[in-house]
Amino acid sequence: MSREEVIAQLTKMFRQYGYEGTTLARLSEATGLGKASLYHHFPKGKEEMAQAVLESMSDRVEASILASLRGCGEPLERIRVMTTNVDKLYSSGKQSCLLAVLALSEAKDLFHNEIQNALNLWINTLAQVLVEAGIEHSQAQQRAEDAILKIQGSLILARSLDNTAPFKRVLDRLPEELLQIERKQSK
Amino acid sequence: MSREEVIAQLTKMFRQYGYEGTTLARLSEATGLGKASLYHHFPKGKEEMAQAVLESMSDRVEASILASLRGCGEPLERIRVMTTNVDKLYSSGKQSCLLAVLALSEAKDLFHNEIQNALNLWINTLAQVLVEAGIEHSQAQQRAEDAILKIQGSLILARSLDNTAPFKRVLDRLPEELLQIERKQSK
DNA sequence: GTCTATACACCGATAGAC
DNA sequence: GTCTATCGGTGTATAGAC
Repeated sequence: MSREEVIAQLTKMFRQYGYEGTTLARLSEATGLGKASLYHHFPKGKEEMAQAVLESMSDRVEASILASLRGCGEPLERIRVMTTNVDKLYSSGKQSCLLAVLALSEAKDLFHNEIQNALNLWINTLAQVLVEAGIEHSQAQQRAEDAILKIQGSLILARSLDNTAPFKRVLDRLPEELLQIERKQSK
Repeated sequence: MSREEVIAQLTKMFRQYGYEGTTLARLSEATGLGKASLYHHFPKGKEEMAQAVLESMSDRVEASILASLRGCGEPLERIRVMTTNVDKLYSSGKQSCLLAVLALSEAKDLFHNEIQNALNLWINTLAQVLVEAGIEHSQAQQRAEDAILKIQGSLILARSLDNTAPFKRVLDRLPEELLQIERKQSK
């Protein structure tokens, strides 16, 4: 099993069980490697495994979400590609967000910088697309925050209510919602 | 220290550290009671403590949020009272939602029914207000889900980014947003 | 009702053979 | 690079004195 496949299994466990709930016994079982073998690949132990998982997730987000946002097509089309890839990243709402799981865990502080950077990068990259689409800067920033916040909230609902409908609805509406023309007192 | 004060301390710990991250040693320190004393009050241990915290939280939500939604004033006013009390419940975004924390933990299944019931009750009660305000039923249900989802997502952002601005903004806009007249292709 | 002391399982982590 | 065996520490939970 390659390092990437190992990390994929570790990722599944951390997303499902959280940081504290993911024991080395579980990681060992999921990967088919003994605990000592895991330590061969990640000498600093569980924390290093979670960091590797975070880094791998950042790479996937970069490749599947940020890259498309920074593309050269129409803003609406770029955002649609993003929502498609967001749907894949979270298995249509059936898998939790690793960042949220870690942010709500006791070990939050261990990963705080990585979580903060990842979310800010996503928000800022999305806001930039909105600016290119003619939306005023601070308005673009707020809308980008709103988008990420809705995705996060809908994932919480999906997990809590066993219902992915709100997640799918949020993603479905997101492209048009983000680009709609500003209306006075529109809300 | 009364039972209510004990539960208030337990609540703080579970919200801050999650279920697995909240150890009996921590609960002992926070309450000033020895571990064995905690077992006197909660014979089934940590799980019973978390259930008691959940129940106490349900009572607070019932009294401060649901009761006002079921009140007899104008819908807009009732929703404003709700957002005011939501702001208090989450200390203006500085404290996480207990339901979300538990939902993302390994012990999710232990509390799944309680979490599901609490969220559904909140959503349905809010949707009922919107129906009374003249909004069509399924539209009201969706908007109520959207409201809860935005609150949850903004709390994730608050915790992850150390920034409560999105939370405050979400709450601020919520009353008008929930009651705005339906517009074709408004989004 | 609160305490000290302790049982016992499991945690993360390591040693050392192969 | 993987394993078995095991370490020290800590987790939840209990016994029993006061």
